[in-house]
Amino acid sequence: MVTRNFKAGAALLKAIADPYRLTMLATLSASKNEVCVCDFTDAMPLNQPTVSHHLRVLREAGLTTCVRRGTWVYYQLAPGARERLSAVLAAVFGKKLRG
Amino acid sequence: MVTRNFKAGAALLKAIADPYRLTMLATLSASKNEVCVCDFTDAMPLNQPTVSHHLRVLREAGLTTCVRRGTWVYYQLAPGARERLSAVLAAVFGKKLRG
DNA sequence: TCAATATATTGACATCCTTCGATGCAATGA
DNA sequence: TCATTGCATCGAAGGATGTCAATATATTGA
Repeated sequence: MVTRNFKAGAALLKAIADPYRLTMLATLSASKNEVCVCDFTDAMPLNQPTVSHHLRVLREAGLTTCVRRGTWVYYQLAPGARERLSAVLAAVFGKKLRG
Repeated sequence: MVTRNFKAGAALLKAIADPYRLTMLATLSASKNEVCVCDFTDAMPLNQPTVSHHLRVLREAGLTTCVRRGTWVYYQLAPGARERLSAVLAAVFGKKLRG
């Protein structure tokens, strides 16, 4: 029986276990530049406070960073975001295969 | 803006986004043999119905299989469980790096 | 058929999560 | 200073989730 503590890993996974938050991460990962909050509110079927909530969950998990520039706030993938998530899977399933 | 539908991927992640379910997966992944339900109930600070509930979540997500042998039920990692999870990360973050 | 054991299911409760309207705050421009 | 715009926060409603006691189901053995 494995006794390692997976509390932090579970919290990180919970932070991304939502279709809209996965969409946000994929968008940030695919875009060379930062993405404005308004881009999300325009493109997603969610009201602005809900978009703000999902972005906050990702930010508080350390998966994104944000910068205000004028009236706009731009979000970016945090460095190592993908690696931190892969590390959780690696800790659960043993050393990495090829993906 | 990425428009891919991440509903299934989010559901899969949600199925594992719990410390006890990660412990269960890690145990199944580490053990060469199957693991009896009673092993989980003995080793985890959860009552038997709660263990059964978590095992059901993993089973209904297709991440585990189970076999009854006599009075006991033995759980195993489902084939491709890890690959399915890695594929979600790959779909979100782009093609795989090395893990 | 009956008792005992292992597991699953049900029902209930508390807590957390998602969503939204209303409101607040920050920055810009007139 | 004031109106406007972009974003964050608050508070509330409804649904989902984790947990457990009680109960049901299945298998074994007597």
